Amino acid sequence: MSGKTVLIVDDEPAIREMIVVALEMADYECIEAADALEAHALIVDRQPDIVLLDWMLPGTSGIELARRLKKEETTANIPIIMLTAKVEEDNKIRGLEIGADDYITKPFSPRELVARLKAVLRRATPPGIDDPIEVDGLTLDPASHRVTSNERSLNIGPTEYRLLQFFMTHQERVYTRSQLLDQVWGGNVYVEERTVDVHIRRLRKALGEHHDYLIQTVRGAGYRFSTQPA
Amino acid sequence: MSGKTVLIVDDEPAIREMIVVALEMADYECIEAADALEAHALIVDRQPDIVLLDWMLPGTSGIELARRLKKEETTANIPIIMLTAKVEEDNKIRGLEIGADDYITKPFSPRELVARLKAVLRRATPPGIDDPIEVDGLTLDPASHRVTSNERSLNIGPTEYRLLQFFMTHQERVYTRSQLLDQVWGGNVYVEERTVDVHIRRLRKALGEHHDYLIQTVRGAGYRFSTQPA
DNA sequence: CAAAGCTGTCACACAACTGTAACACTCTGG
DNA sequence: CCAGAGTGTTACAGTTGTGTGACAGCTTTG
Repeated sequence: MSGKTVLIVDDEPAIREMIVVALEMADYECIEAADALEAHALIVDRQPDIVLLDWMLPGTSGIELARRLKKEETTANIPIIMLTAKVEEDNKIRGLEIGADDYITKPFSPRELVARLKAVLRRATPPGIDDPIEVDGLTLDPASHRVTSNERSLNIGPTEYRLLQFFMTHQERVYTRSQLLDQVWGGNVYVEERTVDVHIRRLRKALGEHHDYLIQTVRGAGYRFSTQPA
Repeated sequence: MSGKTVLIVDDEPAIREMIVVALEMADYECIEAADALEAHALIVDRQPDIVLLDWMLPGTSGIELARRLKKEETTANIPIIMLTAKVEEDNKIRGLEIGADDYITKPFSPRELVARLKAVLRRATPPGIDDPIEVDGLTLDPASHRVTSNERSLNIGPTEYRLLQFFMTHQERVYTRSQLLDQVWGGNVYVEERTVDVHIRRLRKALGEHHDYLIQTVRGAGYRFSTQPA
């Protein structure tokens, strides 16, 4: 449930599968891409917490992709671990130069992979990810896992909490029901889209009339968290 | 609804049909042409988001058409994927040289086709497709799906939103009712042309007197979005 | 093991949006 | 100045999209 999303980019399905098994055991959620283009799409689309990126890729090489990711505003702070087949110090240098956060040489043990990954995730955790978020008297405090509306503590369920957290960290932007299912429920769950509506309803109710205006319906598109009244 | 329009140019109806089936499954809208002339007409008329272009065509060859498209201002940035029957590196080189964005050798699987197509469309997407557009105090922000007139958020319906978005990305140009139906409603819908008038009316109303001058009537031709008063 | 809490679905109520037709108005050319 | 065509405007009925409450299955809590 607390599983971060890991994107695995490698052109060999066997290697991907190996990694997936190792990571899922450690409670990470895995998504896969076979080439740089697919990877880029998934990154934009799913916003993984970290990317495992093979050095050699057909078409656009891994290092090229890494460079591009670090250049783009929206993807710049997604940590990257490079996977390289040979021990080449050069590669290491260049990889780290362009912004990769760590690199692992194949072959590696699952244990090692998980360890490195954890380390990078911990280190790379954006400062203040655990800081409370406050909007117009509504506070969500990840540390204490508590939501308050004008000092009054709210009774809020797990799903509503995650939903609210997602919204408060992604304000002023519309998300479709499908995107919300991906982001809040986790990618590979089969749940009716209308379920989102119900949890939105529950969240609004929990927020009370003081703050339910923050969750806005965008007809035909989805929902939006915004401080500006619709 | 989010389906991009794909123009398929191939002289063999069977192949076209195969592609159409594959793409429609993936929620693309397909239009077809059997030769270069027909293709050119459709491109000008319907402005597809991407063109699948057979290498060999009766009359003007595919490569010739591609070259022409890349030379013309209004069609230069429509991505092209070349379809070629044989694996000839030469063709690949020449194809990419003249501006094709990718090429696929027959036979290909529907999966591959869709994947490539997605990739090209993504790559070709102009940077900042999600950036807000602002004209004289009127702002349309795709990310938040919000339209503001001098800071004031407007209440606008889905169709009016799409209509406005189309206009703001295609300013200073007249569009007939028929073209607007194609572009905003989607090609294969049967709707009365007068319906456009009604939605124009609704859009103008929503914009209010500050900004309704932007939507201009061109008698006998259609409508135009222009910052210069009629 | 019972009680309480959560989740996902459903069915129905309600609101917004859509396309059309009908009528009013405006412009154009003769 | 008078058709007639082209466009503006309104009302309305059908359709679609959302809100809402209830409920049964499950999990957690005590």
